[in-house]
Amino acid sequence: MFNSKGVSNVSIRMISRELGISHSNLIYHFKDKNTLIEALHQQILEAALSLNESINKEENTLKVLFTNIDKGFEIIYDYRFFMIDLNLIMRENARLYSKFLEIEELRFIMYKKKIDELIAEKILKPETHNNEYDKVIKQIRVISDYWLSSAQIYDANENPEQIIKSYSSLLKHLFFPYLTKTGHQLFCELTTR
Amino acid sequence: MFNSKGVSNVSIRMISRELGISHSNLIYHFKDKNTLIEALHQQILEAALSLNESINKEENTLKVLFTNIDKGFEIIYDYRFFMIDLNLIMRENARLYSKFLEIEELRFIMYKKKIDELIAEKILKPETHNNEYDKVIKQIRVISDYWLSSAQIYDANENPEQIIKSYSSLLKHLFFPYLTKTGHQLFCELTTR
DNA sequence: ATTAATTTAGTACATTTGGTCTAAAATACA
DNA sequence: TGTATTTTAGACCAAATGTACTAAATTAAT
Repeated sequence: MFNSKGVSNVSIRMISRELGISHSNLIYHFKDKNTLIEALHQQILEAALSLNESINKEENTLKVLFTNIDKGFEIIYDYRFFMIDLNLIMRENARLYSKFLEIEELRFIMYKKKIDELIAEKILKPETHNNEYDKVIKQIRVISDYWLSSAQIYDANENPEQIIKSYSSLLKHLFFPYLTKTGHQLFCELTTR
Repeated sequence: MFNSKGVSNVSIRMISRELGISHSNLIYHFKDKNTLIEALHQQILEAALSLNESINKEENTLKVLFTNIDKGFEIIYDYRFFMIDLNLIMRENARLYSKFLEIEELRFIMYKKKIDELIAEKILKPETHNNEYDKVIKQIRVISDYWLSSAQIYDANENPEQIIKSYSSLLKHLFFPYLTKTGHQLFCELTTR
């Protein structure tokens, strides 16, 4: 219901009606919409965690990064309301907000580390300007946070698989112009298959 | 009120209270929140139009493009609710939705033309892959549509000028790795000043 | 100055919502 | 089996919202 109607258009009472239970019952388990959303967020985190464990870290750095992106996109798609109504949710749930910021910080550090690795492996070009890649990471952040919003507006008629594929491709292509020759070749191998 | 509280948290009655008029009076002029938002959108369009007229087209292509971005960001900042609640608004206003899609199409064409010009002027590198720049334009679209949402979450404590500057810089840097040597030099001249 | 049109305010109503309280039903447990 | 705990439902309430209708006030026009 959150995914299709948007968080602001779904009330506790509507959810309980859909579930066929009384609204008091739903409130008994989740005292309001915010705690319900927190529980759903916990589900997202757990899915992301088990994803992280399942990834084979023996593969090359770029491949690990890209499968991480692909799988991450798949997971969040099922909870797309969370990203589409992100600002609404963050505005009205301080606890979730600070938790989200913490996770974002980790994500930033992870990308920074990965990029350093990729530079060391001569897959990415070294920085020519100061903090050049920091900008790239911020670009990544905006697209990671809002690709689902963008898809809702511009790709309403596409199917989920296509949407996920096209936007994860969009994200990966942020690296594209920074690739070395060998990086370029690897990129092509990873993305055409 | 839309900017600070979010569209969904502001009612016709709250607006009329703030204005010191009766809610029936407000409804007399704008029959509901949607038509009110449409009117505000019209204001945005008019501001954008007069911006377009004011820009000196004698300057070089990149400079025209970049001042366009800067000024555009400044304009939309005043109506940031529109971008932050974009999906909510589009979901609930079919007319505005189709109008928005039309404008987006124009924006896409404009960028395509500009990029072709910049390639011809040897400021941007020619495409090495098929539709490579189409991806860039889509990246531009996501950031253009959602930089204000991102800023609301990650830069809540920054002042407007800094926010506008940092995110317009983020957008411009999408072009950065595609610049030729001369393009690079021009870019630096335009962005450091 | 009188009339017509526009603008404004007030009231009333049905609906929805979040919340609280109480009691019944179901379940677990000893 | 009897008791305690957990779960569920129902009723109730105050607040807010959109909407519709009526009448007064203001403005414009002849």
